Amino acid sequence: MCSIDATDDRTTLARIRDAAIVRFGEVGFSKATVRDIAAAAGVSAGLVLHHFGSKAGLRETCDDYVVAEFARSRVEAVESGETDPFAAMASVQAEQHLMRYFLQSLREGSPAAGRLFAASFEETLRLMELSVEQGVIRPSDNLHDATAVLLAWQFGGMLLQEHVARVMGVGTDVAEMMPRYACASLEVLTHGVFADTRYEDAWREFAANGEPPPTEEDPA
Amino acid sequence: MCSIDATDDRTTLARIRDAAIVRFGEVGFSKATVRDIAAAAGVSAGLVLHHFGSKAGLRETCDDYVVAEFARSRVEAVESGETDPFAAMASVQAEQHLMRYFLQSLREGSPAAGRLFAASFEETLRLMELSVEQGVIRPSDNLHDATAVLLAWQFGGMLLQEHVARVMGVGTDVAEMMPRYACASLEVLTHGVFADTRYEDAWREFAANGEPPPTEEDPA
DNA sequence: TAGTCTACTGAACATGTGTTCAATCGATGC
DNA sequence: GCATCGATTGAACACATGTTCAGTAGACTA
Repeated sequence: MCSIDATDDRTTLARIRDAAIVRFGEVGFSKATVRDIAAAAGVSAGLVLHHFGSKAGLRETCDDYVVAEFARSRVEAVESGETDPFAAMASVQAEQHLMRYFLQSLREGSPAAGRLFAASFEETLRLMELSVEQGVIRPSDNLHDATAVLLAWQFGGMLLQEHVARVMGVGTDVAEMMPRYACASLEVLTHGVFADTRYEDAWREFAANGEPPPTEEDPA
Repeated sequence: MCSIDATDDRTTLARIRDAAIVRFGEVGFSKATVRDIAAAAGVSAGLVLHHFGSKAGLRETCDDYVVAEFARSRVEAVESGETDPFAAMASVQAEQHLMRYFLQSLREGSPAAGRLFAASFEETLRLMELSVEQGVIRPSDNLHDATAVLLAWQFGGMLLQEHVARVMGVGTDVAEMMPRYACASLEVLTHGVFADTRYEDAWREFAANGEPPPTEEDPA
């Protein structure tokens, strides 16, 4: 029931916080109980409240910590160059519980989710601008909004991982899922899905004239 | 507190079910209370349980109903031709609470979400195949997976609507949000985001050789 | 050594919520 | 008119869970 041992040199506070991050990430804030978290940290429920004031206070601490950890790991990645995809994958693996926490926050709509999404957006936007300069990404006069949409698709895809796996007929683990998902999204992101620009043109005309396009604009 | 009036000719059972669908869609299954739903339907909590056995039973009924309603409205749309975008928009508006219910199910991971996602996938896949035949969608040897990914992006984008709106600097209502979102996604879905096929090529090589691509495969 | 302070516990408390149940009401059939 | 049966209610129950609190132990200080 309790996941600590004698070699755990984290402070009690840190143990509680880490256990909470794991638990919140697994079942979400509302379904995680203070008693569960306390047991996982090897302490009593009273102590959790003693240190963090309330369950909400505990969440705030976790939020701040996760936001800071994400920021830290990105700074590290940038500083170290991080061109090795295996190293990148390993670090993602190490941050798995942080990502789970983030995805749960996104589901439940906590304030931290907004902060993390916004931070992620700023970072991605810079990366996109850089990639445009390097000729990797198509130039666009609408890069800002495109980045927002792509980011939402990326995280949205993660949120719906289970459903995508099911209709694809594979398991939900990354090893099985990733190749199929990556392949399909690469194709879409490289060539688009529309055979020509008719929908885009119709949209442009609509935006200019205030006349609605003659057909639905997104059959996907 | 109670949203019924003398002109409401729905049966009590239907009123409870409809109130539950609205409430589940607003706050999710776990946060919606039987007492709330009962009050909204203008009955006592006891009656809800009398008719549906349990809160879980109520959800099952709602699930079945929503699945059937979505199916019905689509059959109707197909049968009636439904080429008028205004009519389509109006019907979507009328189904707003059903869509909210679906999105909440997606968030909370209810069985109905899986059913609806799968049904939606089958339908979209047929539509995609048709669109390829008509020359609207690019042909692909991977249409099945691409459809799954696009569907996840579409629903995922809806789930994260609030966050997208915030980083775009607009309100979350469709009127403000839709033009920006549609414009950006149309551009991506028409032209892709990558300037060339280097990532796709790298991926192909990886898939063939088992050698990982030299850089990260998705800067978005 | 005495005092104080902090970490920590376990029990108790308060509340929200799903569920049960006896009682009532109203319609329907005999 | 009477009986029966389903719809309906309101109160009570059971349980989970956040929170409080008195009390204990150990460490640190004067």
